[in-house]
Amino acid sequence: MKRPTIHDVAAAAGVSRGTVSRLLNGDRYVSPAARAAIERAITETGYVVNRAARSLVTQRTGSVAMVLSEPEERLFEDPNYSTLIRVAIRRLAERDISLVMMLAGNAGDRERVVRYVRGGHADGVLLVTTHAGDPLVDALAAAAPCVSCGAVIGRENVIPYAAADDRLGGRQMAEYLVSRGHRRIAMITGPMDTPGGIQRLEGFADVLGRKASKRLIAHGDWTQASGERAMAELLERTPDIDAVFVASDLMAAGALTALRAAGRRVPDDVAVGGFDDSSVATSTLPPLTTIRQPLAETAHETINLLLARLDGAEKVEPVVLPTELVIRESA
Amino acid sequence: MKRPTIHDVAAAAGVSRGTVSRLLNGDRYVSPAARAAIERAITETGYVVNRAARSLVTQRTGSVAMVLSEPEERLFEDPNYSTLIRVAIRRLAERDISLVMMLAGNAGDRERVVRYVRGGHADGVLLVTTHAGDPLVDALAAAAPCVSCGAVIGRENVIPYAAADDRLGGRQMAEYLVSRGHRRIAMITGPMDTPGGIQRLEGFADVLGRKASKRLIAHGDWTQASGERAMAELLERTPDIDAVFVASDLMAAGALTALRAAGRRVPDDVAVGGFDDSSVATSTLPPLTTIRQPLAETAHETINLLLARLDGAEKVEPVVLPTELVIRESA
DNA sequence: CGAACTTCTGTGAACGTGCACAGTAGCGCT
DNA sequence: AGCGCTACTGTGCACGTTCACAGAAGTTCG
Repeated sequence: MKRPTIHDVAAAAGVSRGTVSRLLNGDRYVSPAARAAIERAITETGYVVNRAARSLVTQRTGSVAMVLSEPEERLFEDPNYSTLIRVAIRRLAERDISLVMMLAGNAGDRERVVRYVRGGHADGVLLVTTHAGDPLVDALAAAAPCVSCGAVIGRENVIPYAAADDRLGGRQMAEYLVSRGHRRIAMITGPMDTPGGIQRLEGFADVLGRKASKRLIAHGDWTQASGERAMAELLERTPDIDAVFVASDLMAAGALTALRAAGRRVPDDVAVGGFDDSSVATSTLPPLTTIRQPLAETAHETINLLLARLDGAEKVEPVVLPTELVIRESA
Repeated sequence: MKRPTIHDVAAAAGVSRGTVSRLLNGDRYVSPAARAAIERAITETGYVVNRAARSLVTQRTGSVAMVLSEPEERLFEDPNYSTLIRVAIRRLAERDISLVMMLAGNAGDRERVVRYVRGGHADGVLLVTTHAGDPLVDALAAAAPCVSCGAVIGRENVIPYAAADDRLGGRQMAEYLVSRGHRRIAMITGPMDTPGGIQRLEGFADVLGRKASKRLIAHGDWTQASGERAMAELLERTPDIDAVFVASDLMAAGALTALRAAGRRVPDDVAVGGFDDSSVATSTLPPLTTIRQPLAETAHETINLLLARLDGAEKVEPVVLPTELVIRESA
């Protein structure tokens, strides 16, 4: 049983291809009579437009690629991805655009992604966790409209993005810890080639000034294990710290493990501040005082930017959303 | 600057379309000379095949839809999804098949998904967390090769699947708890319209027999909050329980919260067993004794089934993988 | 009454590919 | 020489749609 084509619909409705096509594409200039007949014919035949044929002539595919630059083993470790994926699928589905997932963690994958986009197989690109200096970015930006969830370092003016105000968040947590009377405040940052890594530290330094010395800073890679490692390192290096600001909740969970292993009580001996207000924040013991970043809104804004670019907007402005301190028990 | 077509490549290589096409599709019968010339022409022109044109004639799209039936707000709460998504993208990418994500949590979405697949926009379907009695299943199965990660209840013979041996896992945990001398063992199950919900309880009942009374069973919906609620309910109903088997780590994390709130020590007063051995299991306090299910392997096997069906295999057998007890500190 | 305009409709061409088919050249064998 | 076989190549058609264009029918207006 063959799939019905636009011809079949036209025949059933007693009109021509062209008229059906016009109706399908929301053209005006379709008489009410024709419209009714066609609509009936469509439901009767169960017609669905053939996207391949359509995109052959329109040069558009009706799909968008989500490019995940994280190395594979680390991919999705952070629950924050889920929100973005969910929102992206939903919002795009509303416009009948499908979301194609692509890995770009290694050389082969990157090559594939670039070929895919260059080949015109996606109308737009949604970048996720793209690292500074990644050559992929320019290649993709040259081939299709790109936006990013979170800034792409060094390409802030090339790739529009929506992001939380990481620097503000860093300040908020630092100010809170200071206001609680902590004197030796350490920080575990994210990777220093990501905006979250850099800017949360900047905010921290904004408040702490010279007190944010190198000895009080350790670096993680967003993973829980790296948080644990960095915490252990800090305790060894400067045992007298009384608070630590960890740049993500997941890493903070790791830090808690290290603190526990070292026999430090949280928050009595060492206060711990996280970042994200992700689901982890409430499942740790004690629950994390953290910086809430408006994940869903960020995702929505990112998609708005993407849709705007798909609709032909040449230049769209980045969107930066405020963060908020959430006080629980860890600090 | 127009995108190069197969014509351009053929012209540049001094052969005809047909020969280029044959090379592209791995046909034999391409002379070494032609092959070399074409390959050079391809890299020179930067040619990428136009999938739309190809699928117009082949009636294949080179893409597979991942259908997520979970209601949206609950989607991805369980970190287990990530593994499946990651493996699926990777394995499919190797075959140059792209993964399209589709939501099917509400009526409108389901409609869209069915139209999409009926319209021939995906060569196959990868079902995820499909609930018993979902009419979507039959509609999709009629339209394209379907497989599922985890059995689809009531359609085990229609939709091939790969899954962990949930019943075995249930038995393993129950046996362990019994062997540790616990007498009043409760269980928090998953939703009873999911295989994990049903079969983990079956395994539990296999071991406990008549001791698995209704009063010792509570139901959750896989969410952390539901685990907490169910635990509170159990404590109220039968305060003298000394162990509880929770059908997922995430729910177990919730249960721990409820136990802590009730002043019960884990594992001294009440032992807690989880299921999944997901990332949550190590971040709770105490770390969870749990049943490891081989998530990555399950995902791989699911993709194997899908690929087999895409290659034309009519009937493929389900794959059930063994689980394993992982002893940590909660029991 | 006819021109100009609006609203609607049908038609041919094009998009880029794969496939069936026809055909060629070379070679070995009878 | 003639035949059959293998290895390879080129060509026409079809896939299902959109788009530009031409044109019909009706309406308005000078």
